[in-house]
Amino acid sequence: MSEDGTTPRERYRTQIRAEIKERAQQQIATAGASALSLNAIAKQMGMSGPALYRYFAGRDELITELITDGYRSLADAFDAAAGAGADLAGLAAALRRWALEDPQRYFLLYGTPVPGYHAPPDTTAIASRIMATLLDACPPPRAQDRALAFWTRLHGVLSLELAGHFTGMDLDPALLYTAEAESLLRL
Amino acid sequence: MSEDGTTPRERYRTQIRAEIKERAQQQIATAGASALSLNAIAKQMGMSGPALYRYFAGRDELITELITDGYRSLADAFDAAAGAGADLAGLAAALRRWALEDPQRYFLLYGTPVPGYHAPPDTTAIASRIMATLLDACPPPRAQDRALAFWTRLHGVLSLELAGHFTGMDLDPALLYTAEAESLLRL
DNA sequence: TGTACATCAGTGAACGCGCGTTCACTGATGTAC
DNA sequence: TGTACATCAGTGAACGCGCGTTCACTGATGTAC
Repeated sequence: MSEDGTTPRERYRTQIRAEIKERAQQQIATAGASALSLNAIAKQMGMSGPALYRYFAGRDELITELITDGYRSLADAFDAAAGAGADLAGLAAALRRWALEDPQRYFLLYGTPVPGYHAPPDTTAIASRIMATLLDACPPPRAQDRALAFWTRLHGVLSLELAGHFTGMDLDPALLYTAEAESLLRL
Repeated sequence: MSEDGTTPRERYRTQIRAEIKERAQQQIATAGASALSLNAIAKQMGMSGPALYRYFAGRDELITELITDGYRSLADAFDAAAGAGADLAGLAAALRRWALEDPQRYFLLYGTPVPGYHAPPDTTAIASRIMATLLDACPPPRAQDRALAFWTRLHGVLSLELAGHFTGMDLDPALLYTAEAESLLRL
């Protein structure tokens, strides 16, 4: 038992759990959420498939954790930007940076819902934390409308860009994105 | 050989092809594109799996046809609306109707890209046909910008709505949608 | 400090499943003389 | 009109694959006296 009250076994355990999630995350980043395979992760880590069941009850629990981790990561990015004094445009930039960092993670949260899977209620709590940060950055008049439009307009540009729907249209997604971010101020 | 130059065999063939696509479409509507299974379709139609290979070279070709059919369907809906004298708001309404008619079809075209699958070049031709209809309906000044914003803003609202991200937010997606459609005129 | 025991990470075999796809083959439908 | 042949839809068995998950078990690590 070390000073922070954790045993070596506990530390090992959380470390392995973290590595599993990392690999899962990487797998999603490469081939999308539906390609996530427990056996493949196990093989990458040099252990057998069933071993993962020491750490996660099953595939669904793993996905659930990745989703909540994703929301938390976005909320952190938002709070960091807001803490550094970012305005709406700053938050928009932070969102885009976060999304481009790992497009598949973005799709995991905001893309086509995984068939047969439904997000746990935890996520809504974090989602409203994000909303709160957003509302704080909105000028008071029509703050709600602005926050909502922030979400839908930027998601509109981002998701189309990440899905590759702008390729071959000779168009700068970054410019379009900032234009939409500015449109929020004129709302 | 009948009057239109088709043999009974040809007619039977196109009919079965159509039924396969119909079932596939229905399967996608129910469980998403990644759930599309040739064997399952064959079973539904009361025939064995390999029989489908008489009609499609494989799973990918079937998906490709569903995608191009989807684009064509949307383009038709747009043209019909425009032909009936619809303005931008009318086209927006047509888009929403078309999307709500079959959300998974919408996601098939504009959602998270199917992993490992890349759309054929045919689709870009139909996509630009859609764009042309849209441009025609846009007031001349800044028509390009409006058409683009039409696409991104409405997609933003629609995709979030269809993915269920508005549930529990006590918010009327239809109102938000029309508000965004009207925002295009002020652009 | 040493010994007995409990905890628990990881293994290997197995289950049952469904997938896409190939192949040789049957049998019905159409075609040509 | 009848016969020989070609076309082609559909079958059933098989291949190889990977999946999530369970189960009984081994062996190492930690705990208590």
